[in-house]
Amino acid sequence: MDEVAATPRSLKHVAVREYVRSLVEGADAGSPAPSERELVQRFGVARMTVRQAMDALVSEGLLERMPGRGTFVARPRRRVGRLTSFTEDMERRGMLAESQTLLARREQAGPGVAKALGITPGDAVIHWKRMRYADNAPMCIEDAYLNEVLLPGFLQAAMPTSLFDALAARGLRPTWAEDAITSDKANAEEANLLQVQPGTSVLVVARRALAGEKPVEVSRSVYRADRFTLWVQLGEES
Amino acid sequence: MDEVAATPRSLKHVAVREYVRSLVEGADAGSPAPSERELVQRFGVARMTVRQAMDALVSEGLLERMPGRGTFVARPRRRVGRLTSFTEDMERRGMLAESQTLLARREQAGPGVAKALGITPGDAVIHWKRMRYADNAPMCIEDAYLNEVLLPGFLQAAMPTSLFDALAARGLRPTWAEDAITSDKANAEEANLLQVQPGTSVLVVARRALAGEKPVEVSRSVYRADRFTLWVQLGEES
DNA sequence: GGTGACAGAGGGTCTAGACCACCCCTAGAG
DNA sequence: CTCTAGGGGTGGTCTAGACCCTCTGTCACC
Repeated sequence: MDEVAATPRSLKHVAVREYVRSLVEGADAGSPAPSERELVQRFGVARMTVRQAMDALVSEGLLERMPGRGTFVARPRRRVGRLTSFTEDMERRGMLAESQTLLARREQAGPGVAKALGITPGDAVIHWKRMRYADNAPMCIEDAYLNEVLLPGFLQAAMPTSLFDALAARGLRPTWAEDAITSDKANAEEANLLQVQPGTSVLVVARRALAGEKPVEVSRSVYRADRFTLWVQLGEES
Repeated sequence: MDEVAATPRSLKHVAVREYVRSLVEGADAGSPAPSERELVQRFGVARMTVRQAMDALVSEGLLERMPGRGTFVARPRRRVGRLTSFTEDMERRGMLAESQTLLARREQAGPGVAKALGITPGDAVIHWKRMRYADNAPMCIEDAYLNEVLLPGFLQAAMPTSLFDALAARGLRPTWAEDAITSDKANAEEANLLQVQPGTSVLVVARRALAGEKPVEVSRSVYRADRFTLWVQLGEES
């Protein structure tokens, strides 16, 4: 019945799950999925097996069960706190992100940076300071420290526009970030770089980014508050 | 006749699940949970039933299965973008939250508030403006608009310290919030209330909070940046 | 002392039924 | 015409087994 001979494992509940997923993908929210007993017929499996398949899709948030009525495509779940790079963030705002490197060199980690990166003070870090532009106007000063051990030869390679892309290419795209957000006045240097008056209010985001369990980046970004509003979505379940 | 007298709900898989949860709660990560067959013995149920119970805890992220070895308490999963109230937030920081109402009255919604609350301009809203203190010092000015339709008699009741508690009592605890975070300078009134110099940098959080699908609250909170840093955790799980 | 086979225990998959509660629609009663 | 009682379909719960693969510790053998 199934031409799947090359797969060492042909798990029935996986087959059912993926079949239903393919049906459901792209369907409007609220449209019905096949009933469990119908899938039992179609695949010739036990109902418990079908339920195992459907359970997976339900707990994935793709389907929604309604006792007595059926199983339906769930309303797409709202995404909580998506982690995005500056480039992606600007794209989402319909702006073109560009960068200019102000400083890029190997340094020894100070105590604060070392602690945040989970390394020993004095260990090598990459210090990368950039101006970030959106639609050709200054948006942000980003001062980042990267764990040198995880990124051999990083400074030799051509500096990419997107740090996240460069990390992703090494399998180190951050999957987790802790941001501390505060507000401050631009000092003389920041004001000059951001092309605002000294003393202007700026938004400061201190980030610690991890790829899996490994801290990769710690940074301090100073945003022009007149051009940038940080959007955050919060929820209360997994 | 269908009145099931003494058994409101005695679901076996729930019994097993809660039994295991109680065992596991407070246990160190990595410590073993009872084996499935042991639970089958203890509760005298089928193994599928035990698996249903364990599946729930696994997909909840509480347990972790390791084929051939057993089921173990999982490392607590990092929480992404938890939605908390001011009171809870201050508690987490080890500070005592207090409030002082500056204004509490019924108003007609303006266009911006109406749009955010999903109602018609001119509809009744509750306008509640409060000073928020942490450890007896000013922390924040919170200016909130609530959907009056959802909260009948809200102004008549004694104003609680925690808005979230009051909403929770009506089954309207926000489950979702969209925050727009920016930075500004305190104007004369804000500076006076927050007891800072006019022109000081403040952190401004504009929030739209929903309970399920219903927008309940829209607010603008002005925080003293010298006392308050906003913490946000971001992830990228699907 | 090292080592490999083996048994026991653990989770993973799957069956072929059963009965329940619930929802909705419809046909018959009024 | 309205209202209500069924009936059929749905998911929810549960059983009592079966066989599979993987892991780990033990114990006899070298």
